Amino acid sequence: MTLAFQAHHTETSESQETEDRMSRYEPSKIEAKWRERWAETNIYEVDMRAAKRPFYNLMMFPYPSAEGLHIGNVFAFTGADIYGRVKAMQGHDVFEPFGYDAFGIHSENFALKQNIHPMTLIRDNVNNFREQMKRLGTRIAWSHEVDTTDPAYYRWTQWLFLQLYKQGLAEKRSAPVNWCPSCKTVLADEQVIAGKCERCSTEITHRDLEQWFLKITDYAERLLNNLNWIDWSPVIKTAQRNWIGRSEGLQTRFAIEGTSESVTFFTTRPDTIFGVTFMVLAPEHALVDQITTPDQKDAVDKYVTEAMAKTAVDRQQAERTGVFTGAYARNPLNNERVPIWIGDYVLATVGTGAIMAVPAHDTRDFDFARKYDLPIRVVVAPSDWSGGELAEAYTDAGTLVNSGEFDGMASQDASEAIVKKLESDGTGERTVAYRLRDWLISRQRYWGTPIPIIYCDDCGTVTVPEDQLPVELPYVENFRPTGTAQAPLALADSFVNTTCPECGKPARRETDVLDTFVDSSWYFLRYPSTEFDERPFGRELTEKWLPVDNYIGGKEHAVLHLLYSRFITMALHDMGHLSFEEPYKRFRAHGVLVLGGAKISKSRGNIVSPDDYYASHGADTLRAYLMFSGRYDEGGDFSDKGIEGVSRFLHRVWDLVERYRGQEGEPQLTDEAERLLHRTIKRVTQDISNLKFNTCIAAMMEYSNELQQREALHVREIETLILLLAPFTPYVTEELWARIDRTYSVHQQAWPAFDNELAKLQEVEVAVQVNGKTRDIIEAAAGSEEAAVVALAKQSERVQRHLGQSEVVKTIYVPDRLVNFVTKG
RNA sequence: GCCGAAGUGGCGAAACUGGUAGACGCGACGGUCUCAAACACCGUUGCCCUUAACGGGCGUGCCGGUUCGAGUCCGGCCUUCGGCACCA
Repeated sequence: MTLAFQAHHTETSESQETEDRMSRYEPSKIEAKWRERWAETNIYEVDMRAAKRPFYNLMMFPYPSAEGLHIGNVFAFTGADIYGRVKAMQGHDVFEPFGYDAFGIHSENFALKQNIHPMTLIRDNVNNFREQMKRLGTRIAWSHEVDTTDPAYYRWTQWLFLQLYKQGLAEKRSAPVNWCPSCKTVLADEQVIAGKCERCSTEITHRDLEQWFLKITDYAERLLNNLNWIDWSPVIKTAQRNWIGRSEGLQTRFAIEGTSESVTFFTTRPDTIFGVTFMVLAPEHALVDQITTPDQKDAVDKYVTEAMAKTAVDRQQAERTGVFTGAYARNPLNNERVPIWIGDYVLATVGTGAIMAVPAHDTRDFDFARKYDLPIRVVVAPSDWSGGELAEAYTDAGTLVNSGEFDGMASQDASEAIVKKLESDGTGERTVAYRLRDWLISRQRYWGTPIPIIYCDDCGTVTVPEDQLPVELPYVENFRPTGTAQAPLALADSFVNTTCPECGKPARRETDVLDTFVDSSWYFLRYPSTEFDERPFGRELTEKWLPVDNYIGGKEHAVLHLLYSRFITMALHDMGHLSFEEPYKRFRAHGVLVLGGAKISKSRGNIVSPDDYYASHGADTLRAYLMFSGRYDEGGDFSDKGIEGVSRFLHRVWDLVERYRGQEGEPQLTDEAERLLHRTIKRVTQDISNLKFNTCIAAMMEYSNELQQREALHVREIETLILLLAPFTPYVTEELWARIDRTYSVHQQAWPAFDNELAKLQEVEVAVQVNGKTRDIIEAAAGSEEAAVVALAKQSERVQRHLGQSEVVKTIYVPDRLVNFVTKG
């Protein structure tokens, strides 16, 4: 990365300019001044109660890392800020808050590495972030700042947990969970990426532990259905649909011979049920111990132990393996005996943790059958099937064979018929299965919100009474994770030992802390209500400001924060705390900035700080450059190669204003100039609403290029240019606004309006084609009659040369765009 | 493997519902200014052929199709990025 420091303002040029009574644009001389003025005059604060046209403009609050804001954050926040600034100029009372998602493994791991206590570390980081955000020139309402590690905030995170608990949506249960051996804590499924820890990329193992879960699966159907109407970027909706993973099928069971038990399983292919030649249970399946025959016990025990020790990645990549349990089940449809195996390709957490194996029609079962020499029976015939053995599993639909009364039916009809039969027998039922699983929220770490639960020998699990919140996170010297299922807080006796709120006897506190995503699942509800100490959010303010009008953030949270916060909002709605069930009216995903093709991160050593650019070019130039150099929703590879172009543009705008100030008298605004003015306003206004900031800036560049050609400038041209630019470059426009003696602040002015009629071109260029090839371009008045334009087109010498002697068989006319002569031959 | 997005000059990128491909900017080249340089400003800049001038051909990842006309629509590939991944 090379920074080009340019001397725009050398000693010589300065003195020359002074003679001309012209000044030079020097960002460093104006930015601090206006930042102070904005703070003194509170222009970005909102009267939350009196606001007439409330508009909640939200950006994703960041994790305040020690490295400070990087260029990717700046890119994201600038776009959101521009949007908020335009809305404000359009007459809305824009509320644009900011905060810090400062609990969590990331902060804690860093604190461990640096050997600084997170309480100290985070405070410093937050201060640094706040300063950098202020320098960026955002219109944040700083009086509503939120910090998830502040007891005044997490008190209400605990309150939220208690409400969920009372509602039966939070429960502690034993389950196989994802364990990160490096972070030494459990993780939610959403935090496991391809079998690895989201934070440190260590391969995940599984443990059976008593853990707290939030029952997000109760809301699976609603979370899915609401996606049909919320106004969100399609990418995110798709990601959520896939994650929820709804599938319809049949749940049924095969009785186990010689016991009263049966194996329950789910299948999306009831049409293949006659092809079952064995069954497979997950090694962790509850029935394994019960049904294993004595002669198979050693083999089974050994296999189970080995499977449990493997990482998720190993279990996925390894060859299919399994062991026979010695037990048999009976297929009720054909009364066949089928052997029951265990195998680690069947996952305990998917469906019922057991499958009917149909090797002929499932690739995984096919491989398994081949390996252990189990029978493969075709029951769904491919269209070209001659009755022989299959070389590989046939997984598509077909015609049923070897399936008794269902022979000859098509797959879909057969599925339907088989489900009906099992339903009427009472041995099966239609079921909807989801891929989504409950949200695991316990963490065996220190740096998080304590779970407000107390265990009493007599009273059992007891909630901390709401008036005793918050359960404060104690300062402990040794906050290192223990590596066992115990959290560091378990070692802090003064924290653990308490009394039971119900019976008063000695009791123990829960020592796990909450997943950070619980903290962030409701922060947008807190922002408008930061003034309240006695409740998480006020009803009136919440009704007035929520749901969020515009939320801009990264796609990386598609199935984490964005799914969790929808769930929490729905649950609070159902408990009567909120009148709405979707938190964000509109969500737009911005792109990700990368550097040299790699994601920006400290570990890659490719952090680019905005500070260097603040110093070399000013915050305005950085903002405008980031917005100009590509699409906001796509992001891309960051390079500062073109920053000089944007810098030049801002200098030109400055010089234009200076020229205007120095000019004598004022010219008439010609009709043509008037039209260009309206056209520019229209382009910028429309592109902003679609977050196409790059083309906005291009339009303003074109406009200023045009103004530069003028002998003299009209006041409306100068004013409009400053106003249009104001959301993008707030400092320099404030300065220029003052320089033309307008009232403070430019950011409180009305957004320029355009007249659609005036924005239209009067003269248009019409392409004249012969057989689809453009041969000439002619000028015509906009809205001309077809006959007139065609006549004009025919007169063109170039067109005539191409027409030659050929006969025109067809003439296409597209008003104001083109004429196409189609000739014969 | 499945789902999603995208492939356009030397580079970042534009292009409304199928209608002048390359706006805007970077870089490069030429010029003005300067003792000189930097800055600034003016001009040229998709590729190829050709001309004194005019002109002509090709061109939006590849192959094909629809259409008077395709960057845009359809079919089939290739590549890149993102997401999910033994989901039964």
